Amino acid sequence: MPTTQPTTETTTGRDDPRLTAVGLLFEVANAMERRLAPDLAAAGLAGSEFEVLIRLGRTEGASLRMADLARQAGLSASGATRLVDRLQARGLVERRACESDGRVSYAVLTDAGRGVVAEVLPVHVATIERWYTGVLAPEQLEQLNDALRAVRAEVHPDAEQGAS
Amino acid sequence: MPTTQPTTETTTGRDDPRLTAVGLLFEVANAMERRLAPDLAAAGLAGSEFEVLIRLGRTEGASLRMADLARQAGLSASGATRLVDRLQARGLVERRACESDGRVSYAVLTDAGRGVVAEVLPVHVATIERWYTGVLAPEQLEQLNDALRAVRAEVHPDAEQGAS
DNA sequence: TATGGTTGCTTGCACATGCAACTAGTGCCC
DNA sequence: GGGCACTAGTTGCATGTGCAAGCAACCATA
Repeated sequence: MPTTQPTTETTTGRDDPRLTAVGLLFEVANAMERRLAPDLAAAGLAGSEFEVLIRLGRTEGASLRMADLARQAGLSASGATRLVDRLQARGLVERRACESDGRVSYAVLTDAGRGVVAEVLPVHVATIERWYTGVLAPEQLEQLNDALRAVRAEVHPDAEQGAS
Repeated sequence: MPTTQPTTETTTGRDDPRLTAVGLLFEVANAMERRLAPDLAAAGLAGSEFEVLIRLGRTEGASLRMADLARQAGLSASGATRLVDRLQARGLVERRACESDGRVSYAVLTDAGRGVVAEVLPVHVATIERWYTGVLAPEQLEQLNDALRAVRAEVHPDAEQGAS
């Protein structure tokens, strides 16, 4: 079971360790998504919808410009529009116009939205603990987070900007 | 910038470190997918399609049962059916009936499919190196892989089984 | 050999999402 | 002030995917 060095190949082979590294990343991310989905589905939420609610809840004023929300959630602008449409139709978020700029509109978390998040969050976190953070020793988890943060800084630098 | 300990909250707050940990995982995975997509799109391949081709190429006989392929790729059975349909329509894979069991059919990589993979692989690996493996020190990458493997063993244990 | 349960794969349908095109608002520069 | 490039957000369209249902093949049991 090779971990880093290419076995015998000199050219990029099908078992290139870099290939398996990203494959591992994707497998874990996809599997985690599947493990977490049922909890959210119980509240009628898709993963991306829950993520948006969480991000709004973390924000000063519980509101975010559509564009910032899209970038943070890794969605396209149209995806954000439709997603907020759905949440708005269920009364979990509202749209508020920006006073200083007629183009922008804010998505703002409603009390109902906050309630749903509060309801789902405990079991959600427990599931994370069960399948992800709880699987690793604390120092190993810290190493994992550090490594992922380092990658994110390169690959997705605009992750947290946009709080306005 | 807290890393692990909850700031002041005792109950599961919106900034729970476990929440941010999975968030980090998803952010990196999504961002990597976006970085890798253009290379594959140049060959007319979606990420999932490329993954299937790679997995077939890694397999003895370059063939996999539909069900195993679905499980390995993290797809539903119907998703695998349609994906193989697309690849078959382009001549990159073929379907072969199983002799001993009339229900199962194998997806088998064609020479054309092998050619496409060989064509895309070098630039694909280079992009991985650029945005993922190359960002980290070798020992840090090893720690990352170890941690992800440990998580995968829990969360997606049937990742590699089904070679026959 | 006939029957009921199970498995492997495929289709009907619903749906979330991205891309491209469009509209409306902003700011710049002449 | 008038036009012009740019930005923010929304829609038409295409597409990939999952769920549920369907169908065919297999197997166990009598």
